[in-house]
Amino acid sequence: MTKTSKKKATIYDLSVLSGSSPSTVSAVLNGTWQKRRIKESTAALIRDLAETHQYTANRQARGLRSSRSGLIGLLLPVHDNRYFSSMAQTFEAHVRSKGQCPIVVSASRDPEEERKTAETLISYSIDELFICGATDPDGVHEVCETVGLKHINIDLPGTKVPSVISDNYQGGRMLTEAIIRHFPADQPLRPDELYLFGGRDDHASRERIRGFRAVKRELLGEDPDGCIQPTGYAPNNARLAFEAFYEKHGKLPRGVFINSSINFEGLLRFMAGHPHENFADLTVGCYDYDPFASFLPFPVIMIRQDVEGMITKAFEVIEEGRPQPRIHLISPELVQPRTALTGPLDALKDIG
Amino acid sequence: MTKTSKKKATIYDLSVLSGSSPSTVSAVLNGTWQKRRIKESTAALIRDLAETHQYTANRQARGLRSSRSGLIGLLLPVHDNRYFSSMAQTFEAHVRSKGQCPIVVSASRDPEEERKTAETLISYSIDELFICGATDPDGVHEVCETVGLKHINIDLPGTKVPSVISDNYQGGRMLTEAIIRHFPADQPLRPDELYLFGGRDDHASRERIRGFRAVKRELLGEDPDGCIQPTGYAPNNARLAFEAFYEKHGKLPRGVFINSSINFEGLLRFMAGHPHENFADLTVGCYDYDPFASFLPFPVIMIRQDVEGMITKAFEVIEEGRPQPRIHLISPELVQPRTALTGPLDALKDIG
DNA sequence: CTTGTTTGCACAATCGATGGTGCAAAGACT
DNA sequence: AGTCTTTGCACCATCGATTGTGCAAACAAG
Repeated sequence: MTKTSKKKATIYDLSVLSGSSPSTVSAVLNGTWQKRRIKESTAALIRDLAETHQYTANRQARGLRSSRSGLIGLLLPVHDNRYFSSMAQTFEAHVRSKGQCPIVVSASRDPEEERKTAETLISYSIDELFICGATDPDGVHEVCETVGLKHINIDLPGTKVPSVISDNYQGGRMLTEAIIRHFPADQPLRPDELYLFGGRDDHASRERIRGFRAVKRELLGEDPDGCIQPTGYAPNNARLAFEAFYEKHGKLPRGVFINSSINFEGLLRFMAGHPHENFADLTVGCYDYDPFASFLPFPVIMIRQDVEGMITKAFEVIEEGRPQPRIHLISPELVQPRTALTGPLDALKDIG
Repeated sequence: MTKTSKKKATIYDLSVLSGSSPSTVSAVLNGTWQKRRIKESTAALIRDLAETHQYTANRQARGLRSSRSGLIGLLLPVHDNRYFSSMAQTFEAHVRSKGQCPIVVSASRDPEEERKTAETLISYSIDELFICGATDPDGVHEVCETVGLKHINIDLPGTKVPSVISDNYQGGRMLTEAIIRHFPADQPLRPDELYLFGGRDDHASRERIRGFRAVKRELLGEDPDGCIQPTGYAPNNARLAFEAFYEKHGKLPRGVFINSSINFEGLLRFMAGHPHENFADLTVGCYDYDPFASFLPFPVIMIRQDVEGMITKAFEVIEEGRPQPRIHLISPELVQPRTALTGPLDALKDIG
């Protein structure tokens, strides 16, 4: 093994080896050499040396000097959720295709944590920040703003910079209508048989609930307040709500609108403790898509949010010079029961 | 707003404001000030200024000087998979608790991509790298080794550094046995009725298959080679395998061992095109856990790998000075049908 | 052969933090 | 008062890359 090992080559090493100055080496290797009128032969020599010595630039040094890092951040509530992890997957692909490095971090839906996490990312001089599903997007905005960091909201809107979000009102309407229409005309759903569980007081939940209530009134004529059960996002709280309902009525509602797949897990936990027959006449609509959920023993109608569309839009908007803080709505898609959609994973090569 | 805005405060700013030298400011703010015999009052003053001016250290500068970045990397095959995303979630919590910054990146199971991704992370001077589910762990090892970067394998073993992996042989045995025993004694499974689908020629698949075959021979006395269908990880390949089987036999096997939840999605795709009755007598064992899958209309026995245990072990091992390249096996857990387990998400606060 | 222009590159400052070294002032001791 | 310690901090080189500027050599024009 040559002296290559253990210590990475720097432009100074290559400078000695090539007989050129460090600045020349730098220029050659970062592509600005034409502008600096470096001879093609000199450039070729240096590129060659770089190759054989496996030179790669020290990004910390580059970042320090240029105050750019090549890092683009994505702030998520959590990783282990199908929706957000597909956000991460899609985001990563986009960032990589721009030749930059994605850095995905979660902040547990905690406003304080969100801000601190953003601060940390900023201390690494990230170039842009995508704020996804943040509980307090404007709080994060503050810390970005003071250092002039480009940022954008996804999934939950803020008021200071553009937001790309799912059309939750429309999605809520679609899903509610689909649930109602799923019941045969001779056994129609009564208003007090259609409940909504999960979500809390965030923009997405509010919009979905608004859509739910509007459609319910339009199609069923009525919408008792008690049918809305915003239990938060924790699966166990949702479970408790189902348990409570069951205690009181001896059964579940025939129609259930569940605010997210995480809440849906609350229903699963309920199911684990109750026999099959409780679910014979149940139709669920879930505002999230999960292929396994789609094949449960009762009809599950789902909403798939257009993650690819949102990320694409977000990149478009963030590239604009001075984007207005408007909200860009991306339409979600209704998924009928027993449907196995393809996802980003299908793009992977797998030569078995 | 004070002059604080737009540009981050540096130790030089604080140095001017406090009347001390930059090195003093640096020492105070990075905790080495006692060693440098800085007066408590001086330190207090500087801390105060730092506070009011919202100073945070520029990590690129610090990293450049100290050749450490505070970043710890996790290399994943993909994000949008329950197993790997819970890896990410758990990993992140551990790293944060050490006061460092997690950086999670996926490399699509592509050896070339894995190496390039590692190179990129290295160029940011990450301090440690956790290589999870890599197709070619030893390839990644090479690039880590040349720069002296601490690293460890998770989920799929390498031969050069320690590996923390699931006990796939044992898990394969458990799952196979559970499938067989799930059939009533009066309608026992025949050897040619128990198939394995999915996976490819990686260590995990091989071990699971070894466990599968061993138990099959022990309990059913025989194990025709045709019962092993390593279709790779792509859902669609698995689907095609199911379709092919169905074409040939007019039904599915009664017992199916599926190598991963991703492959399981292949079965879902098959199901979407076939009526319910094809699954009346089906029992599935899946080497992965997904709560929704656990409640499908046919019995689904699952294996949950101990992600928390693996990550914890990995951190322990990587802290050791010169760890031997041995393999640490972590036992997975058998999950009976219709079971909704809790996960990392349950730790989140959610005050609805 | 002189003057002007272009080519090709070297020099040196800079980004922000770190840490070894040196040195004045304050205190201890004789 | 003189010497020795200790205290408290400033100075400066350094990490590796970027970039504005300067300048000699090569070449062109007159």
